[in-house]
Amino acid sequence: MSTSDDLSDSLENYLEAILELEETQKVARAKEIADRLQIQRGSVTGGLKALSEKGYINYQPYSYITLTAKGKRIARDIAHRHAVIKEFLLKVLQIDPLTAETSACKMEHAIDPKTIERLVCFIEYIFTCPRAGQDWIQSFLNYCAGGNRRQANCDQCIEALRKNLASPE
Amino acid sequence: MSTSDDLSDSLENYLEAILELEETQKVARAKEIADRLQIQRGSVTGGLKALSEKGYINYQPYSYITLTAKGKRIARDIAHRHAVIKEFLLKVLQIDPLTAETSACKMEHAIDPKTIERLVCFIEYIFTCPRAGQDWIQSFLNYCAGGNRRQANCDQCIEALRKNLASPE
DNA sequence: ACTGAAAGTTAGGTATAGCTAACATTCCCA
DNA sequence: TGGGAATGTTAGCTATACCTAACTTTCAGT
Repeated sequence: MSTSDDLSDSLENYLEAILELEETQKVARAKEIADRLQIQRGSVTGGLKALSEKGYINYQPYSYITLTAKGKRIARDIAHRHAVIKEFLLKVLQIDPLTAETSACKMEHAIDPKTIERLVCFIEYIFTCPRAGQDWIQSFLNYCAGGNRRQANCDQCIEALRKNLASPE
Repeated sequence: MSTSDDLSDSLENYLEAILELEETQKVARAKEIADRLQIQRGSVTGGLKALSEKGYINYQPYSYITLTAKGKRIARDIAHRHAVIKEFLLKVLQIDPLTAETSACKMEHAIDPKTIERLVCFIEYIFTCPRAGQDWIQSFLNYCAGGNRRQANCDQCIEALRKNLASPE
């Protein structure tokens, strides 16, 4: 489901921008799309025409822009991909926010639907299963940073886990 | 380090292909690059000229192609990105091999160096830390599939973990 | 209601990256 | 050793996606 194809990375970015503008200002205007995508006003018109022809947006020259039902469905899917990737990078891999945002912007166009849904599930699993969780991620960071195996005392770690599960603080 | 930029996704694909051909046949030929990238012979020449001008390959018309030192460094980096992403998709997220390969091919151009190295570390951590590991991934799959929480008995799971760590089978 | 600034469009240009078809080169082997 | 098949190159075309500069439309404030 979703991911209608016939959309380039560039056009996906337009849809994503338009969705955000719709949500914050009711409606999208070419100028704001240009600002958000960091391209020139003149470049936007072409993109809008393409999206309009493909049925993703309602577009009349000189007027505001809104997403069609189809456009909204796809735009939400793209935003979802973006959010999931960013969450994984931030909360699991503990990548810094700026890099996470930049990477998410690029990876959202490359990842396939199956993988996104699996990733959603994986993040949920990590923060649900007591064998993983926040403290486990913290240990991961130590593991990364040190190259060392700081928490090399696995028995101790698991004993603590057992106790904590019996009587959580 | 690495990731010299001034390389489009397309040119990165050429480098990756040339590296593989060098490794399997000593040297790369335009025809085989075309086959591997699934483009026409005529399209390859342009790509080779671009790579040559940028100093990534040794290229003389009508002759074979090899990577320069710079080209080899970048090509190896791309191959590394590909391999790491594929391994994560396959071994951690348990994505099917075909999707994993296709996704890795696209994501390798979108992911940044920090994230790749963090991912390497994460995979290693998962298969090193006894709180994660193969059985934990298996439980993840159940968690995904069921939507249910099959292994809801966390006490039991952690008890088993403790025992197994004391005396591994 | 007019007007000027802001916003939008158009036209023409660049660069990338592919295509096909015609032409050139290489090289194998008869 | 000469000719043809395979390989490589060129030229000209397409499409995307951006740019700038000139032009048009809109609209808010006087």
